[in-house]
Amino acid sequence: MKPKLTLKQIARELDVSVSTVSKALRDKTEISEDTRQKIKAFAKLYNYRPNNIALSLKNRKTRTIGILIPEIVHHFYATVIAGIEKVAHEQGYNVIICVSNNSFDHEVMNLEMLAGGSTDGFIVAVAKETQQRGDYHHLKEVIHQGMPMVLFDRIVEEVECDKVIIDDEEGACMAVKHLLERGCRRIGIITTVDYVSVGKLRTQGYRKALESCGIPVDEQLVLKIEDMDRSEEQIAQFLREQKMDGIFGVNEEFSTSAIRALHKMGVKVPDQVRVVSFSDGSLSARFIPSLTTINQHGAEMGEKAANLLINRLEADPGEEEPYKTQMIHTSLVERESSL
Amino acid sequence: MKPKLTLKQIARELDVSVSTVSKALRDKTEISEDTRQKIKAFAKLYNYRPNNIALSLKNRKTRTIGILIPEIVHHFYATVIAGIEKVAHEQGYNVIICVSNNSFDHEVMNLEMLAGGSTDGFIVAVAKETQQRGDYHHLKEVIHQGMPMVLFDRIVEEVECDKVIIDDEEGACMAVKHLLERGCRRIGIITTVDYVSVGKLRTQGYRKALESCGIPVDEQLVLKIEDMDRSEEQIAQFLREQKMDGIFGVNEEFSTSAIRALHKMGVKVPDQVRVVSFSDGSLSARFIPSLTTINQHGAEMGEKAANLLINRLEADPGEEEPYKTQMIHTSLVERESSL
DNA sequence: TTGTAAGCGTTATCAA
DNA sequence: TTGATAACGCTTACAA
Repeated sequence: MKPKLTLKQIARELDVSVSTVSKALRDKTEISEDTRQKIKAFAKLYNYRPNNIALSLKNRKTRTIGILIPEIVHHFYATVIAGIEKVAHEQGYNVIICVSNNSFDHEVMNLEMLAGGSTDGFIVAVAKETQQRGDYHHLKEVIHQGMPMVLFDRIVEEVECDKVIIDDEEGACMAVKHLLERGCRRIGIITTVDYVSVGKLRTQGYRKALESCGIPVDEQLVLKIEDMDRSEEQIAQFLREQKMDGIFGVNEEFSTSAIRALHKMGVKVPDQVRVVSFSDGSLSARFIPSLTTINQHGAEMGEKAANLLINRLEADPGEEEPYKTQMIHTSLVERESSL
Repeated sequence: MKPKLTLKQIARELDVSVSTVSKALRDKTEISEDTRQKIKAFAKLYNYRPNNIALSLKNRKTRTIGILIPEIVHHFYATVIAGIEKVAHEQGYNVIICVSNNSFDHEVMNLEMLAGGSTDGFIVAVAKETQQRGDYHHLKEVIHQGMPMVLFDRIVEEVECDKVIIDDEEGACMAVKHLLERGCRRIGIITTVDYVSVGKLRTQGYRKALESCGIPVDEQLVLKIEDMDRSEEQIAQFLREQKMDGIFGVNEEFSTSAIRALHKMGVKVPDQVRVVSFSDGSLSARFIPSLTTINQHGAEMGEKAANLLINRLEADPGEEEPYKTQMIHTSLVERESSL
């Protein structure tokens, strides 16, 4: 590793003082045109780049936002990130991303690192394992230390900070109502266990939609997937055992697994069973049949989250507002699977 | 933003010197058991966290690896990242990820930021727009400044650094030979324009496989997609106009679009047309029919890249080895689409 | 117009 | 056993 060019070296080389170099490079008029040109030329020639680390230390600001997400293979998170980056770049912030891989330990590690000076604040979706454990001390600690945090998607009620969430219940409700309108009467749901907050809310929306239409919830039609690795077979079994004319999957994985299983059973989608899915991927439009989905507007979510965070970062001390939770509305995209 | 707890404040609070605090917290035996306990208790109570920025400045090392990728919605990149993280964490490095969104400007910006002190080195897959422009000055500059870089996947020949690439040609060759073995004789390829290096190599592999079996390449059967937004219709048209019994898609997107189009035309896969795809996603196993793919071993790629980088980072100055290019081999995963 | 010095948070060296 | 000081690279008040 070659040592990098510093102001000091430039100063020594050109026989001026460090501060002269600093000022010249920042176009201060107090430095004579002459020296300024000389210094800038030299810096350009040797490709001087100011050391952000030193700047951060000096300013006690990094102008960097840290994003911490559970998984990276997620179209939904990708769109959220795009939204965050858009706002961040507009406001002169950089963005770095860390991935917890849904592991509690990774999450803690990454948060520690980011909190250790790399970023001014966080935008976080907590890991599944963290939600399962219910151990949020790392989040609270970091906030307590004065680093602003915005939780999104996989949020935690008991952590006090700004939050942005999808209106999961509303979305699920919309999905199920759509199936009802299409004439489905025995509608099943394939969802996650309840400690995953979004799964829980989507299940609630499912119940609400049915109840609002006077249809009692048949618990036999509620499948909660515990173990993702065994989801395929669980779903297949569920479909074999229960007779349904509509299925609501809380994510694309579950929904496509269901269609696959139905396909194997010789059951036609949408002719015999209609399917609506919550969408977190680009798979929906591509699948055969293409999936009717509840669309999550990830970019909007990212933009809101970034704005919330930047507002905190730039708020004058003392005039902080109370924490907000913003809802992002979903929308129904009709495709082949529910025709 | 609350100011964070520093050594200085602890020192003032406990009426000792900064250096005593520093030493106590790092368990130096020169500090008496007594003071040490006192200081550590205080630090723990108020949740002291050393400022990494200051440490980085002091050590001129961040122990952080920067990854710069074109897109984040990519299963393949996700697996590479996982591989990098594995090795990095084992060696005590952190990882931060930046996304160029395939934009040249984003790539330059992100690289500048990372080069500005946030990381010790890079692992980069260049943006499509960058490959198109052929402008690599930002990469060269950063390397010239002494920051080690490893290019992977979307590499650039003319940039001198370590590289890790998939053996795309071999993989493509394997795919086409598989189709030939299954009896296909009119095999089409759906690929990218040639400035995308992987597309080019895969096209070469396609030609090589055919030629090695004495089958002349029919240029009518080579579809180069220019504009991703119009890929669907281009592919549909291609399939309507050309008669084929085998199709090789250089990515899942192309392959699934093809199957979709065939499905609409009433052509059965694999009965009438067999399909093999290069795989960069989790879609393959899930699709109906599931896709026979050339698997890319992203994790292995990530591990190799991380090892190359860390070797550079920890090499004693003067004893640097010449730059290496490592090949990652692919493997064929047979599924329904080529049965 | 240029330079000196202090400070950001930390650690290493040396002195007390 | 503890503390003062310098240094990492940079900016900025202030002095020259």
